[in-house]
Amino acid sequence: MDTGENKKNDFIREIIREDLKTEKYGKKVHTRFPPEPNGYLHIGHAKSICLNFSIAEEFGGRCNLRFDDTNPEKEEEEYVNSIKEDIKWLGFDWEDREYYASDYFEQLYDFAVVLIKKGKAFVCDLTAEEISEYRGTLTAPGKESPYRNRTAEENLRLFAEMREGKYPNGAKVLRAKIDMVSPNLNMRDPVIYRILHSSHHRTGNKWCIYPTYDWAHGQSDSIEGITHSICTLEFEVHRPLYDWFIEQLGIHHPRQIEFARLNLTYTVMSKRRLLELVEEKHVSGWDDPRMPTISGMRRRGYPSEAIRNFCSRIGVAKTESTADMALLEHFVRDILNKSASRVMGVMRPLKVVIDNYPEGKTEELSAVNNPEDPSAGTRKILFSKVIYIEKDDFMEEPPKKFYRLAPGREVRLRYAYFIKCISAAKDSEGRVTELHCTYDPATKGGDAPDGRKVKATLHWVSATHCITAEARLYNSLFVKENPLDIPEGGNFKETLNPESLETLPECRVEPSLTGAKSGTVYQFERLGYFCVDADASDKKLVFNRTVTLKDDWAKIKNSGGLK
RNA sequence: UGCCCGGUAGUGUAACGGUAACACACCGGCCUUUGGAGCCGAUGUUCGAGGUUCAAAUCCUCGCCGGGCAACCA
Repeated sequence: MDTGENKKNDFIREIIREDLKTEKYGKKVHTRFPPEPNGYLHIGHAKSICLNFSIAEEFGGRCNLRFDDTNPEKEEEEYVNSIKEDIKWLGFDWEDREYYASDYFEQLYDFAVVLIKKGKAFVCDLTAEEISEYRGTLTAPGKESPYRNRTAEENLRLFAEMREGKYPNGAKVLRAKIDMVSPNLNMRDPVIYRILHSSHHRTGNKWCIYPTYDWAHGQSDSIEGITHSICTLEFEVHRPLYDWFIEQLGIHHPRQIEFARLNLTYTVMSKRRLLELVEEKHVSGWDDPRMPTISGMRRRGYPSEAIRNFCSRIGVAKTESTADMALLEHFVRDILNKSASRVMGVMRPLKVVIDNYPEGKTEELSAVNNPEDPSAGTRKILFSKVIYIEKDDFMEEPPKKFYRLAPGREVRLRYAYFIKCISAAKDSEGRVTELHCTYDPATKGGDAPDGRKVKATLHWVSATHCITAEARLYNSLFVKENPLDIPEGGNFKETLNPESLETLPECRVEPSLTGAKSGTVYQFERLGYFCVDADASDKKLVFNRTVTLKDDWAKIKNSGGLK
């Protein structure tokens, strides 16, 4: 990769270019993506993944995957597997650089010993509550722990005993000795080791003391030779602490750069809240297609390329911001429009009998698979006397801008014929149950030789040939643009959208979909993109609506712009 | 009441002392065998007040507004 001609010009790349110019780290760029394996990755992580891997690629460097697994109580192997799968699916490759903070536990321990020997760390017997009290507040200075001046020898002995398991959880901690009156609370003698008699997903029971994130993170970056440690804004106030550790230890000093995390309209983006939705069964799991997780989006049918394009387009800055879900959907449509095969399927079937069409006759018609991609070819579709059309495509008393079928009106059936509506049969409650139409044999294929026009083209399926499928229509998970914008004492779950999932079990789709493979995305013409769900079987097809097509009629209808 | 970081169309980003721009959204039109796609066009932007300068979104000062920081979480 050419390091001199990157078109992207955000503040992070600018800093890196400057460092390259001054050869702060020689000619090297090395980044990393450091997730904690305590939940599934979401679109916010995708932003960070794209950033770190793309930057490495653009500057001819490398990007590591490192699991920040310093808290055995929250971390699980299930999560590391899902994280790896998601990154791969997104299209990035860490090659053989799969690391774990837990790989460095021994080194981190030795670093702590160095600090103790320098008189820069001490074992403290204060309880968690006491430490908190001693820390002071945002406006009041802290005060020093009574254990702060233990000798290095005593600290060394105590720390070793902590490791040996001589003390119960919470009895002692190791703290850095910095400055209890610092205006930056992170510098007020932070805890760097705690006792946790807890089994770790990788080190098992080898350890009963674990480094805190603050102690592990910067040094892990240093050990890996990371040049640019890109992280989110909330770690900005930790930077002086990381710098202090690195300087005390005299080891390689990566440059930390903070950027604003991604927020998206109509969803939440914290692992804690997403976990809550999963555990309380508001969604079917981490990969529920309504979730902003990578696995949810994958299951929903979002192409990874769309996510990458989205992450690229939103850019990176230090301003807290909320990206528009509509932008993400734009990129999803953009990719799918070019790649998805078109098929016909009816969500809410309305039976139509073509009175003047011969009983028992079946015709083969030719349909284009993808007008955006001629190489996708054509396929045969079947037409017969009884068909289904979309309920929404007929109105007995059409308003002014409704172009579709209505009594006496003629429309085109895509790739088939013009049909004209003669009558509508109704049930006892006045609901339309069946339409009777006539067709014009001269319009076969969809063109009228006499040049007459119709205002609408409808999708349809042949009643005798179609197959039944289930469709799951998704709407936003929350009704509020910002689900967290709630009155005092409220809970974000109160803004959950009761209509986020609508299941339609009786859809009729064209027979070419028989045996459609899980994960494949189709465009159901005029409706949207639909992805075959993992729940689909040979017996039953299940589709997730990935995203609707843009729909001018829906806009007119919803804005009340009728008549 | 402390410290740190931010504030550019509705949203997200660009402009690096020299004509405020791009994408999405929105609105209008063209085209159309998907009310899709595509094409064309319109509206609309520098938080405020001072200062420096021939010239400020950009530099300085003071406000205002928003966010973060007081886990043995990350």
